[in-house]
Amino acid sequence: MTEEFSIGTLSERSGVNVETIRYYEKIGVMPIPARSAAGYRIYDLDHLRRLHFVRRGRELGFSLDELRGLLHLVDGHNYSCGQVHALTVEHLKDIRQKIIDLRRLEQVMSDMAKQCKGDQLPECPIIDALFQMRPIA
Amino acid sequence: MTEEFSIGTLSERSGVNVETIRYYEKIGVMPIPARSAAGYRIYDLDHLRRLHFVRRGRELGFSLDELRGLLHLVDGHNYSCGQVHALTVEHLKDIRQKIIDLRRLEQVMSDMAKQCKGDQLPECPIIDALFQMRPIA
DNA sequence: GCTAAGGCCTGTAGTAACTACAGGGTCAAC
DNA sequence: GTTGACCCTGTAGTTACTACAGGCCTTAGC
Repeated sequence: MTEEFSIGTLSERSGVNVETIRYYEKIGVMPIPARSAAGYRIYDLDHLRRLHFVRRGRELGFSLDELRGLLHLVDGHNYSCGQVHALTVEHLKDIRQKIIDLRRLEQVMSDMAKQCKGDQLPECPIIDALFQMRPIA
Repeated sequence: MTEEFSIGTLSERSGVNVETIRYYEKIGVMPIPARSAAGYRIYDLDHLRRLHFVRRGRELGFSLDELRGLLHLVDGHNYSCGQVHALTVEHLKDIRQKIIDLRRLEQVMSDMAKQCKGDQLPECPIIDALFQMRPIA
């Protein structure tokens, strides 16, 4: 027999907010579920699996649009590993760039903090640095 | 004599979009400027400096709310270096955490990509990995 | 003096990915 | 039978912008 549960239970088990689940349904990331006599949404383990997919994908920084595309491929069983691989590699490139950017940012910020004595005086090298008229990149 | 210029020129010199400058004015990050007879906004070098401050702060990942706070302190000349230092250190902590998160993410993604042969078959370890029911963190 | 191109104006709506109500129905326990 | 927790829909708010629509102003060329 198939296990069935409410949106609240799905929320608990998936770690995804109730309102977020309804939002995912609205934008077509989650399928339209069955309803009870009273109009309550009814979910099963397939929904839970799919929601885990979305959650994990979001944690990995995929946009909902990308995930919808991925799920569409999965739904139609007509994806190739090559397509998915390409998308992943592309995404990996973005992540690496982001890390590089953040590292530079960290450098600038910690340099700023180091120059600052952090006292009660109204002169602050951090403020001065921010007023410098040159971009970081 | 003070140099005066239009919003378009300010935009060019600061690298900040015209619409963004108007937006900054609306939310109180940029001051309400003088107007010409025709109703055009008139800016000077102080505005340019301030806009650079905002731009640089944004590049460093400060929120507009934080920058507004910082500018408010500067405007009143009643900030202490200690306050600014604390804010910076706090922000630095966030950045470092973000770097850690992204590194872990990169690891997971590149592991996934490595396991994937990237061929035309409809079996893909990446998809399988995404369907795993365990969180990353 | 006239016209066309470009810049400027206000105000509204759209973006991503949610979150937070308001106002109401439902269900399970005591 | 009533309290409280849950569910429903629909709308509005969030951040930091961007993109119009519809209209006025300025400037250069003829």
